[in-house]
Amino acid sequence: MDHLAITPMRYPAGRKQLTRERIVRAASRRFRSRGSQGAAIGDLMRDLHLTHGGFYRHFDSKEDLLVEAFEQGLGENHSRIVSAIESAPKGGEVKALIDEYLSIEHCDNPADGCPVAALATELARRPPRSKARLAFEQALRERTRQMAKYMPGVTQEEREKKAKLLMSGMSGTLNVARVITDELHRRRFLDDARQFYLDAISR
Amino acid sequence: MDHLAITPMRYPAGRKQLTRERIVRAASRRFRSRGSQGAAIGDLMRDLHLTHGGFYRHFDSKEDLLVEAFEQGLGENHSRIVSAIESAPKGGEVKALIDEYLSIEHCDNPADGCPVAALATELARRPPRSKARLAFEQALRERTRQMAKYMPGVTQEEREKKAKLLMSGMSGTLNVARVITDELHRRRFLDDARQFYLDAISR
DNA sequence: TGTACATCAGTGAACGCGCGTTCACTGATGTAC
DNA sequence: TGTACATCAGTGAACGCGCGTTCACTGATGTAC
Repeated sequence: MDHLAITPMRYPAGRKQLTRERIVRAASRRFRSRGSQGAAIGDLMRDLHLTHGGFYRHFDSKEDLLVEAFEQGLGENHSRIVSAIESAPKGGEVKALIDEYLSIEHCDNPADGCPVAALATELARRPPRSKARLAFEQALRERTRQMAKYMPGVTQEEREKKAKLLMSGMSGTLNVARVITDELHRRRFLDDARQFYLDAISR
Repeated sequence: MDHLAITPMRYPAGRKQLTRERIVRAASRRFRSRGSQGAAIGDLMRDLHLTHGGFYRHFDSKEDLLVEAFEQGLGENHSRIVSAIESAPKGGEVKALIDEYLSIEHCDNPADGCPVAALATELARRPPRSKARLAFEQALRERTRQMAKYMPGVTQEEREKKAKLLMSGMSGTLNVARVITDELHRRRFLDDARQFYLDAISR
């Protein structure tokens, strides 16, 4: 038996994979802007001009989708932060990170913003050994490690500690900023916050 | 017509009021530990040995309950913080506030913890002019004003700014701490966070 | 090159369940006389 | 003090809707020959 043929390609190679990725990207946006309860499978698939039944050719459950969407969003968010950092002048990396994270654009567009800010509260409520919870803890560790390299500090441990504190603190500030209806107030609050975290981290 | 008699007291005075308060308190705990979607009217009333139908003698909708429960929780939380501050040695007020907010007890008991940490993300998603959203913004302003008096700073504006930044940042840190399953890691993270915010605010 | 067959991504009706809300009813209590 | 009546907090069946999931089916495509 030729085990290369156990998965025949009746349809164009990668077509299924593409659909799957479209679902994940759309879901990621919906989960971030509306919460893990706020994204209905039917609406999601309709956005992609598909019907709800087909969803289960790609995922076993909505929970599985949430996990992948969370990770996809985190990756996307990470890329944006890294590219902001990398176009910063030498020595201004931390400032660039903070300015990006606490920008009015990030604040006003949760759909393509940080999934930690958008979903941490809900994910923390899931049972400790659930897929979503495990994936979240794993993702946090990764993000901490990735961000650590831009942090000041002598030891890796110290830099990771700062990364975790900075990211978690900013996520709370971002969430509170998002409830401020008045745009001017929101901007002012974010301005203050950027200064606050920059001072706190580089002290 | 005697307008003092338009509300006859067939039942013992205040009995209805007591039931209402019991509902609000129970709801407040449930909303904080399970989110605004996670508290079903039926479950809530059953906990109080009542049936779901009676709920509507007290509230027009679940949204109204959420608003009151949020405010009740904020008041309760505020009292706890104030009493922690007031039993602190002179000059140690900010430290007492931070130690209380970022305590392992607060972290591990969201049900009677800070409603901002528990509900900010969800409330930020509500429409700008909805009852819940307006109540939340109002509550935040109040909390900021109340906390400002313990903050360092020359002007009231500066103290309020610090209060807002401190509370919002700590709420994010608390949420992230709540996803850390391992208790030792969680404690260490909170230890670091208390130091971080104390330094940041009293600098 | 052409034809029969197999696969499987996608379809859409249907199911089941949770849950917010409504509503006719009950029964404990207060008031009028 | 006793009796008829009115009120209304609380009851529990029922309704309607949203939504996750299942399932028999379709039809486009690739493979075998």
